[in-house]
Amino acid sequence: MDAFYASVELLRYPQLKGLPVVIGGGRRREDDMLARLRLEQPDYAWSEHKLNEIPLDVFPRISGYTGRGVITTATYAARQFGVGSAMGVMKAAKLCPDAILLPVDFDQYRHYSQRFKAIIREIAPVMENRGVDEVYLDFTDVPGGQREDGRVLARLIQKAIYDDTGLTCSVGVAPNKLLAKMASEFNKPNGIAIVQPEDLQTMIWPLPCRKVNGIGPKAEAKLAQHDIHTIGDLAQRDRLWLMATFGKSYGAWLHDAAHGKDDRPVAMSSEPVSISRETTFAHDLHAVRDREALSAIFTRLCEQVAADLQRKGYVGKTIGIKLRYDNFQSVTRDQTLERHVQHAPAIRQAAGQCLKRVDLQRRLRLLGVRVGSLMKLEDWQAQGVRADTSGLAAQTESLFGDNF
DNA sequence: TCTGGGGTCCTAGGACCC
DNA sequence: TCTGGGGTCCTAGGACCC
Repeated sequence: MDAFYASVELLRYPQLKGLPVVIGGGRRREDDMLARLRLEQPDYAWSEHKLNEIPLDVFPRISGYTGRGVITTATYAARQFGVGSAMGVMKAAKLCPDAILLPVDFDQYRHYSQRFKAIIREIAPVMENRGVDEVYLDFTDVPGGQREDGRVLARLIQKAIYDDTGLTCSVGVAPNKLLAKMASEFNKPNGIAIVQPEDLQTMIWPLPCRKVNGIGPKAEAKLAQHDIHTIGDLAQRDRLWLMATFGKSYGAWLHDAAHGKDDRPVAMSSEPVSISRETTFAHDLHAVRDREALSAIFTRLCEQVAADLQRKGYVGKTIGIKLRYDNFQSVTRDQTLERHVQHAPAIRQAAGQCLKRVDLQRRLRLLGVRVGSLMKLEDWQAQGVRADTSGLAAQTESLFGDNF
Protein backbone atom coordinates (compact mmCIF):
# COMPACT_ATOMS: atom_id res chain seq x y z
CA MET A 1 0.00 0.00 0.00
CA ASP A 2 1.09 3.55 -0.65
CA ALA A 3 -0.23 5.95 1.95
CA PHE A 4 -0.54 9.66 2.25
CA TYR A 5 -1.08 11.58 5.40
CA ALA A 6 -2.27 15.13 4.82
CA SER A 7 -3.05 17.76 7.42
CA VAL A 8 -4.22 21.27 6.65
CA GLU A 9 -3.06 24.31 8.57
CA LEU A 10 -5.99 26.32 9.79
CA LEU A 11 -4.33 29.72 10.19
CA ARG A 12 -5.86 31.87 7.44
CA TYR A 13 -4.13 35.22 8.08
CA PRO A 14 -0.91 35.34 6.03
CA GLN A 15 0.40 38.30 8.00
CA LEU A 16 0.40 36.19 11.17
CA LYS A 17 2.58 33.42 9.82
CA GLY A 18 5.95 33.45 11.52
CA LEU A 19 4.52 35.24 14.57
CA PRO A 20 3.59 33.65 17.89
CA VAL A 21 -0.12 32.95 17.47
CA VAL A 22 -2.29 30.81 19.70
CA ILE A 23 -5.76 29.54 18.79
CA GLY A 24 -7.85 28.64 21.77
CA GLY A 25 -9.79 29.91 24.72
CA GLY A 26 -13.53 30.02 25.11
CA ARG A 27 -16.08 29.23 22.47
CA ARG A 28 -16.19 32.39 20.42
CA ARG A 29 -16.52 32.70 16.70
CA GLU A 30 -14.02 34.24 14.41
CA ASP A 31 -16.86 36.35 12.96
CA ASP A 32 -17.33 37.90 16.37
CA MET A 33 -13.67 38.71 16.62
CA LEU A 34 -13.72 40.39 13.22
CA ALA A 35 -16.87 42.32 14.13
CA ARG A 36 -15.26 43.53 17.32
CA LEU A 37 -12.10 44.49 15.52
CA ARG A 38 -14.19 46.46 13.07
CA LEU A 39 -15.84 48.33 15.93
CA GLU A 40 -12.50 49.09 17.49
CA GLN A 41 -11.01 50.28 14.21
CA PRO A 42 -13.93 52.00 12.44
CA ASP A 43 -11.66 54.05 10.21
CA TYR A 44 -9.92 51.09 8.72
CA ALA A 45 -11.64 49.81 5.60
CA TRP A 46 -10.86 46.13 5.41
CA SER A 47 -13.11 43.23 4.59
CA GLU A 48 -13.15 39.51 5.30
CA HIS A 49 -12.08 38.96 1.74
CA LYS A 50 -8.82 40.75 2.37
CA LEU A 51 -7.74 39.07 5.54
CA ASN A 52 -4.10 39.79 4.78
CA GLU A 53 -4.77 43.53 5.04
CA ILE A 54 -5.78 43.51 8.69
CA PRO A 55 -2.98 45.32 10.51
CA LEU A 56 -1.16 43.37 13.18
CA ASP A 57 -1.98 45.67 16.06
CA VAL A 58 -5.69 45.00 15.57
CA PHE A 59 -5.46 41.35 16.64
CA PRO A 60 -6.14 40.65 20.31
CA ARG A 61 -3.21 39.68 22.52
CA ILE A 62 -3.27 36.72 24.87
CA SER A 63 -2.48 38.87 27.90
CA GLY A 64 -6.05 40.19 28.27
CA TYR A 65 -7.59 36.73 28.50
CA THR A 66 -9.30 35.39 31.60
CA GLY A 67 -10.96 32.02 31.93
CA ARG A 68 -10.52 28.27 31.76
CA GLY A 69 -9.90 27.70 28.08
CA VAL A 70 -7.08 25.64 26.64
CA ILE A 71 -5.03 26.02 23.51
CA THR A 72 -6.22 24.17 20.44
CA THR A 73 -3.16 24.87 18.36
CA ALA A 74 -0.26 27.27 18.15
CA THR A 75 2.12 28.47 15.44
CA TYR A 76 5.71 27.28 15.47
CA ALA A 77 6.86 30.71 16.61
CA ALA A 78 4.60 30.34 19.67
CA ARG A 79 5.84 26.82 20.33
CA GLN A 80 9.35 28.22 20.70
CA PHE A 81 8.15 29.65 24.00
CA GLY A 82 7.00 26.24 25.21
CA VAL A 83 3.37 26.86 24.33
CA GLY A 84 1.45 23.91 22.90
CA SER A 85 -1.84 22.10 22.40
CA ALA A 86 -3.99 21.37 25.46
CA MET A 87 -2.12 23.87 27.62
CA GLY A 88 -4.22 26.30 29.62
CA VAL A 89 -4.45 29.71 27.97
CA MET A 90 -3.47 31.39 31.23
CA LYS A 91 -0.29 29.38 31.42
CA ALA A 92 0.49 30.18 27.79
CA ALA A 93 0.00 33.89 28.54
CA LYS A 94 2.72 33.67 31.15
CA LEU A 95 5.12 31.89 28.81
CA CYS A 96 4.47 34.16 25.85
CA PRO A 97 2.60 37.35 26.85
CA ASP A 98 2.90 38.96 23.42
CA ALA A 99 1.24 36.11 21.55
CA ILE A 100 -1.83 36.85 19.46
CA LEU A 101 -4.89 34.92 20.63
CA LEU A 102 -7.40 33.92 17.97
CA PRO A 103 -10.77 32.46 18.95
CA VAL A 104 -11.64 28.82 18.22
CA ASP A 105 -14.39 28.60 15.64
CA PHE A 106 -15.44 25.01 15.10
CA ASP A 107 -18.26 25.89 12.74
CA GLN A 108 -15.75 27.52 10.47
CA TYR A 109 -13.31 24.59 10.79
CA ARG A 110 -16.07 22.15 9.88
CA HIS A 111 -16.87 24.20 6.82
CA TYR A 112 -13.27 24.29 5.61
CA SER A 113 -12.85 20.64 6.61
CA GLN A 114 -15.64 19.56 4.28
CA ARG A 115 -14.21 21.61 1.47
CA PHE A 116 -10.67 20.32 1.67
CA LYS A 117 -11.83 16.72 2.05
CA ALA A 118 -14.13 17.04 -0.97
CA ILE A 119 -11.21 18.35 -3.02
CA ILE A 120 -8.97 15.48 -1.94
CA ARG A 121 -11.62 12.85 -2.60
CA GLU A 122 -11.93 14.02 -6.19
CA ILE A 123 -8.23 13.35 -6.68
CA ALA A 124 -7.77 10.29 -4.45
CA PRO A 125 -11.11 8.68 -3.51
CA VAL A 126 -9.77 6.20 -0.93
CA MET A 127 -9.68 8.60 2.01
CA GLU A 128 -9.94 8.09 5.76
CA ASN A 129 -11.03 10.88 8.09
CA ARG A 130 -8.77 11.64 11.03
CA GLY A 131 -10.59 14.54 12.60
CA VAL A 132 -11.26 17.99 11.30
CA ASP A 133 -7.91 18.79 9.69
CA GLU A 134 -6.28 15.47 8.81
CA VAL A 135 -6.81 12.54 6.47
CA TYR A 136 -5.11 9.34 5.32
CA LEU A 137 -5.13 8.42 1.65
CA ASP A 138 -4.36 5.18 -0.14
CA PHE A 139 -3.13 6.29 -3.54
CA THR A 140 -2.01 2.86 -4.78
CA ASP A 141 -4.66 2.98 -7.51
CA VAL A 142 -4.61 6.70 -8.28
CA PRO A 143 -3.45 7.17 -11.90
CA GLY A 144 -0.05 8.81 -11.92
CA GLY A 145 0.21 8.44 -8.16
CA GLN A 146 3.62 6.82 -8.32
CA ARG A 147 5.31 9.61 -10.28
CA GLU A 148 8.36 10.92 -8.42
CA ASP A 149 7.46 8.60 -5.54
CA GLY A 150 4.17 10.42 -4.98
CA ARG A 151 5.59 13.91 -4.93
CA VAL A 152 3.66 14.97 -8.06
CA LEU A 153 0.36 13.89 -6.51
CA ALA A 154 1.21 15.60 -3.23
CA ARG A 155 1.89 18.88 -5.02
CA LEU A 156 -1.34 18.53 -6.99
CA ILE A 157 -3.34 18.08 -3.79
CA GLN A 158 -1.63 21.01 -2.09
CA LYS A 159 -2.35 23.29 -5.03
CA ALA A 160 -5.98 22.23 -5.37
CA ILE A 161 -6.60 22.87 -1.67
CA TYR A 162 -4.83 26.21 -1.70
CA ASP A 163 -6.64 27.43 -4.81
CA ASP A 164 -10.03 26.64 -3.32
CA THR A 165 -9.58 27.50 0.36
CA GLY A 166 -6.36 29.48 0.76
CA LEU A 167 -5.20 26.88 3.28
CA THR A 168 -1.77 25.31 3.26
CA CYS A 169 -1.27 21.63 3.85
CA SER A 170 1.50 19.27 4.94
CA VAL A 171 1.81 15.88 3.30
CA GLY A 172 3.70 12.72 4.24
CA VAL A 173 4.12 9.84 1.80
CA ALA A 174 5.16 6.35 2.91
CA PRO A 175 4.40 2.64 2.50
CA ASN A 176 1.90 2.68 5.37
CA LYS A 177 -0.17 4.93 7.61
CA LEU A 178 2.21 4.87 10.57
CA LEU A 179 5.17 6.13 8.55
CA ALA A 180 3.12 8.54 6.43
CA LYS A 181 1.88 10.25 9.58
CA MET A 182 5.44 10.67 10.86
CA ALA A 183 6.64 11.82 7.45
CA SER A 184 3.98 14.54 7.34
CA GLU A 185 5.65 16.23 10.31
CA PHE A 186 9.06 16.55 8.73
CA ASN A 187 8.40 19.66 6.66
CA LYS A 188 5.58 21.50 8.41
CA PRO A 189 4.02 23.77 7.49
CA ASN A 190 3.07 23.43 3.84
CA GLY A 191 5.65 20.74 3.14
CA ILE A 192 6.01 17.35 1.51
CA ALA A 193 8.13 14.51 2.91
CA ILE A 194 8.63 11.03 1.55
CA VAL A 195 9.78 8.07 3.62
CA GLN A 196 10.80 4.87 1.85
CA PRO A 197 11.28 1.54 3.64
CA GLU A 198 15.06 1.94 3.41
CA ASP A 199 14.84 5.33 5.18
CA LEU A 200 13.69 3.73 8.43
CA GLN A 201 17.06 3.72 10.17
CA THR A 202 18.19 7.15 9.01
CA MET A 203 14.93 9.12 9.23
CA ILE A 204 12.75 7.36 11.80
CA TRP A 205 15.05 5.72 14.33
CA PRO A 206 16.67 8.96 15.55
CA LEU A 207 13.24 10.40 16.48
CA PRO A 208 11.97 10.35 20.07
CA CYS A 209 9.46 7.56 20.80
CA ARG A 210 6.78 10.17 21.46
CA LYS A 211 6.62 10.88 17.72
CA VAL A 212 4.94 7.52 17.15
CA ASN A 213 1.18 7.93 16.89
CA GLY A 214 0.05 5.82 19.84
CA ILE A 215 2.91 6.52 22.25
CA GLY A 216 1.69 9.20 24.63
CA PRO A 217 3.12 10.82 27.75
CA LYS A 218 2.60 7.78 30.00
CA ALA A 219 4.20 5.28 27.66
CA GLU A 220 7.02 7.72 26.95
CA ALA A 221 7.80 8.03 30.66
CA LYS A 222 7.77 4.27 31.17
CA LEU A 223 10.00 3.74 28.15
CA ALA A 224 12.41 6.35 29.50
CA GLN A 225 12.65 4.42 32.78
CA HIS A 226 14.09 1.56 30.75
CA ASP A 227 16.47 3.94 28.99
CA ILE A 228 14.47 3.81 25.77
CA HIS A 229 14.34 7.31 24.31
CA THR A 230 14.44 7.07 20.52
CA ILE A 231 12.51 4.84 18.17
CA GLY A 232 15.86 3.23 17.39
CA ASP A 233 16.32 2.38 21.08
CA LEU A 234 12.90 0.77 20.99
CA ALA A 235 13.67 -1.21 17.84
CA GLN A 236 16.73 -2.79 19.50
CA ARG A 237 14.68 -4.28 22.32
CA ASP A 238 13.57 -7.87 22.31
CA ARG A 239 9.98 -8.37 21.26
CA LEU A 240 9.22 -10.80 24.08
CA TRP A 241 10.76 -8.45 26.65
CA LEU A 242 8.56 -5.62 25.38
CA MET A 243 5.50 -7.86 25.59
CA ALA A 244 6.38 -8.88 29.14
CA THR A 245 6.99 -5.29 30.19
CA PHE A 246 4.23 -3.40 28.36
CA GLY A 247 1.60 -6.09 27.93
CA LYS A 248 1.19 -8.67 25.22
CA SER A 249 -0.75 -6.52 22.84
CA TYR A 250 0.85 -3.11 23.40
CA GLY A 251 4.36 -4.59 23.63
CA ALA A 252 3.98 -6.38 20.30
CA TRP A 253 2.61 -3.22 18.74
CA LEU A 254 5.55 -1.18 20.07
CA HIS A 255 7.94 -3.63 18.49
CA ASP A 256 6.15 -3.53 15.14
CA ALA A 257 5.88 0.25 15.16
CA ALA A 258 9.59 0.71 15.88
CA HIS A 259 10.33 -1.45 12.83
CA GLY A 260 7.98 0.60 10.66
CA LYS A 261 5.44 -2.22 10.38
CA ASP A 262 1.79 -1.30 10.03
CA ASP A 263 -0.80 -3.15 7.97
CA ARG A 264 -3.90 -1.17 8.89
CA PRO A 265 -5.91 -0.37 5.78
CA VAL A 266 -7.15 3.12 4.94
CA ALA A 267 -10.71 2.85 6.25
CA MET A 268 -13.13 4.85 4.15
CA SER A 269 -16.05 4.77 6.53
CA SER A 270 -16.63 3.92 10.13
CA GLU A 271 -19.72 3.84 12.31
CA PRO A 272 -19.63 5.93 15.48
CA VAL A 273 -19.47 4.01 18.78
CA SER A 274 -20.77 6.76 21.02
CA ILE A 275 -22.08 10.32 20.95
CA SER A 276 -21.55 12.66 23.89
CA ARG A 277 -21.73 16.21 25.14
CA GLU A 278 -19.86 17.66 28.07
CA THR A 279 -19.16 21.06 29.51
CA THR A 280 -16.66 22.57 31.90
CA PHE A 281 -18.21 25.27 34.06
CA ALA A 282 -16.76 28.76 34.23
CA HIS A 283 -16.56 28.20 38.00
CA ASP A 284 -16.84 25.01 40.02
CA LEU A 285 -20.39 24.20 41.04
CA HIS A 286 -21.76 22.51 44.11
CA ALA A 287 -24.51 19.92 43.83
CA VAL A 288 -26.53 21.44 46.67
CA ARG A 289 -25.77 25.13 46.47
CA ASP A 290 -25.94 25.28 42.66
CA ARG A 291 -28.65 22.68 42.21
CA GLU A 292 -30.75 24.72 39.83
CA ALA A 293 -27.87 25.71 37.60
CA LEU A 294 -26.61 22.13 37.45
CA SER A 295 -30.07 20.84 36.78
CA ALA A 296 -30.49 23.17 33.82
CA ILE A 297 -27.06 22.25 32.43
CA PHE A 298 -27.79 18.55 32.83
CA THR A 299 -31.07 18.88 30.97
CA ARG A 300 -29.44 20.85 28.18
CA LEU A 301 -26.68 18.26 27.74
CA CYS A 302 -29.31 15.51 27.41
CA GLU A 303 -31.20 17.59 24.86
CA GLN A 304 -28.03 18.25 22.89
CA VAL A 305 -27.08 14.57 22.82
CA ALA A 306 -30.61 13.67 21.75
CA ALA A 307 -30.51 16.27 18.99
CA ASP A 308 -27.12 14.92 17.84
CA LEU A 309 -28.50 11.35 17.75
CA GLN A 310 -31.54 12.42 15.76
CA ARG A 311 -29.59 14.59 13.34
CA LYS A 312 -27.11 11.81 12.67
CA GLY A 313 -29.76 9.09 12.60
CA TYR A 314 -28.76 6.87 15.53
CA VAL A 315 -30.38 5.27 18.56
CA GLY A 316 -28.41 4.16 21.62
CA LYS A 317 -28.79 1.70 24.45
CA THR A 318 -26.07 2.61 26.96
CA ILE A 319 -26.56 5.93 28.74
CA GLY A 320 -23.70 7.36 30.76
CA ILE A 321 -22.60 10.40 32.71
CA LYS A 322 -19.20 11.86 33.39
CA LEU A 323 -18.24 14.11 36.28
CA ARG A 324 -15.02 15.90 36.95
CA TYR A 325 -14.40 17.10 40.50
CA ASP A 326 -12.56 20.25 41.47
CA ASN A 327 -9.38 18.19 41.93
CA PHE A 328 -9.67 17.10 38.28
CA GLN A 329 -10.50 13.50 39.16
CA SER A 330 -13.04 12.09 36.70
CA VAL A 331 -15.66 9.45 37.30
CA THR A 332 -18.11 7.82 34.93
CA ARG A 333 -21.25 5.80 35.45
CA ASP A 334 -23.33 4.12 32.79
CA GLN A 335 -26.36 1.96 32.46
CA THR A 336 -27.48 -0.25 29.60
CA LEU A 337 -31.18 -0.10 28.89
CA GLU A 338 -33.35 -2.89 27.58
CA ARG A 339 -34.34 -0.84 24.56
CA HIS A 340 -32.58 1.66 22.36
CA VAL A 341 -33.60 5.28 22.87
CA GLN A 342 -33.14 8.52 21.01
CA HIS A 343 -35.05 11.25 22.84
CA ALA A 344 -34.07 13.61 25.61
CA PRO A 345 -36.58 12.50 28.28
CA ALA A 346 -35.47 8.86 28.10
CA ILE A 347 -31.82 9.84 28.12
CA ARG A 348 -32.29 12.19 31.02
CA GLN A 349 -34.16 9.57 32.99
CA ALA A 350 -31.37 6.99 32.62
CA ALA A 351 -28.62 9.56 33.16
CA GLY A 352 -30.42 10.68 36.31
CA GLN A 353 -30.23 7.10 37.61
CA CYS A 354 -26.49 7.15 36.99
CA LEU A 355 -26.16 10.41 38.94
CA LYS A 356 -27.49 8.64 42.02
CA ARG A 357 -24.43 6.41 42.03
CA VAL A 358 -21.77 9.12 42.35
CA ASP A 359 -20.52 11.29 45.17
CA LEU A 360 -22.25 14.66 44.86
CA GLN A 361 -20.78 16.22 47.98
CA ARG A 362 -17.69 17.50 46.21
CA ARG A 363 -17.48 20.52 43.95
CA LEU A 364 -17.75 19.81 40.24
CA ARG A 365 -15.98 21.41 37.31
CA LEU A 366 -17.42 19.27 34.48
CA LEU A 367 -20.57 17.41 33.65
CA GLY A 368 -21.12 15.20 30.60
CA VAL A 369 -23.72 12.89 29.08
CA ARG A 370 -22.93 10.04 26.73
CA VAL A 371 -24.95 7.58 24.66
CA GLY A 372 -23.23 4.40 23.48
CA SER A 373 -24.09 0.98 21.99
CA LEU A 374 -25.31 2.88 18.97
CA MET A 375 -27.38 1.48 16.16
CA LYS A 376 -28.45 3.10 12.91
CA LEU A 377 -32.00 4.34 13.22
CA GLU A 378 -32.99 2.60 9.99
CA ASP A 379 -31.57 -0.76 11.13
CA TRP A 380 -33.36 -0.40 14.40
CA GLN A 381 -36.63 0.42 12.66
CA ALA A 382 -36.10 -2.52 10.31
CA GLN A 383 -36.07 -4.76 13.36
CA GLY A 384 -39.57 -3.56 14.07
CA VAL A 385 -38.67 -2.39 17.54
CA ARG A 386 -40.43 0.71 18.73
CA ALA A 387 -39.13 3.44 21.00
CA ASP A 388 -40.73 3.59 24.38
CA THR A 389 -40.60 7.19 25.46
CA SER A 390 -44.21 7.57 26.55
CA GLY A 391 -44.59 8.66 30.11
CA LEU A 392 -40.87 9.19 30.60
CA ALA A 393 -41.08 12.96 30.45
CA ALA A 394 -43.41 13.00 33.44
CA GLN A 395 -41.19 10.69 35.50
CA THR A 396 -38.10 12.68 34.73
CA GLU A 397 -38.88 15.78 36.74
CA SER A 398 -39.16 14.07 40.11
CA LEU A 399 -36.27 11.68 39.56
CA PHE A 400 -34.05 14.47 38.52
CA GLY A 401 -35.10 16.71 41.36
CA ASP A 402 -33.79 14.14 43.82
CA ASN A 403 -30.33 14.15 42.38
CA PHE A 404 -29.20 17.72 42.41
C1' DT B 1 -4.85 32.42 37.58
C1' DC B 2 -3.10 24.97 35.81
C1' DT B 3 -5.62 21.29 32.98
C1' DG B 4 -11.62 21.86 26.48
C1' DG B 5 -14.55 18.80 23.95
C1' DG B 6 -15.41 14.87 21.25
C1' DG B 7 -14.02 10.64 20.26
C1' DT B 8 -11.65 5.35 20.04
C1' DC B 9 -9.69 1.40 22.02
C1' DC B 10 -7.97 -1.55 25.75
C1' DT B 11 -8.02 -3.84 30.27
C1' DA B 12 -9.95 -6.16 33.99
C1' DG B 13 -13.33 -8.08 37.07
C1' DG B 14 -17.87 -9.96 37.84
C1' DA B 15 -22.24 -11.93 36.20
C1' DC B 16 -24.17 -15.29 33.64
C1' DC B 17 -24.56 -19.12 30.44
C1' DC B 18 -23.47 -23.61 28.44
C1' DT C 1 -13.83 -32.21 50.12
C1' DC C 2 -13.66 -28.29 46.64
C1' DT C 3 -11.66 -24.96 43.75
C1' DG C 4 -13.36 -26.79 34.91
C1' DG C 5 -13.33 -23.38 31.37
C1' DG C 6 -14.72 -20.69 27.36
C1' DG C 7 -17.69 -16.93 25.58
C1' DT C 8 -20.27 -12.71 26.01
C1' DC C 9 -22.13 -8.76 28.21
C1' DC C 10 -21.77 -5.03 31.45
C1' DT C 11 -19.26 -1.53 33.97
C1' DA C 12 -15.29 1.71 35.35
C1' DG C 13 -11.21 3.62 34.42
C1' DG C 14 -7.44 5.13 31.71
C1' DA C 15 -4.31 6.02 27.64
C1' DC C 16 -4.34 8.21 23.59
C1' DC C 17 -5.64 11.16 19.48
C1' DC C 18 -7.23 15.49 16.98
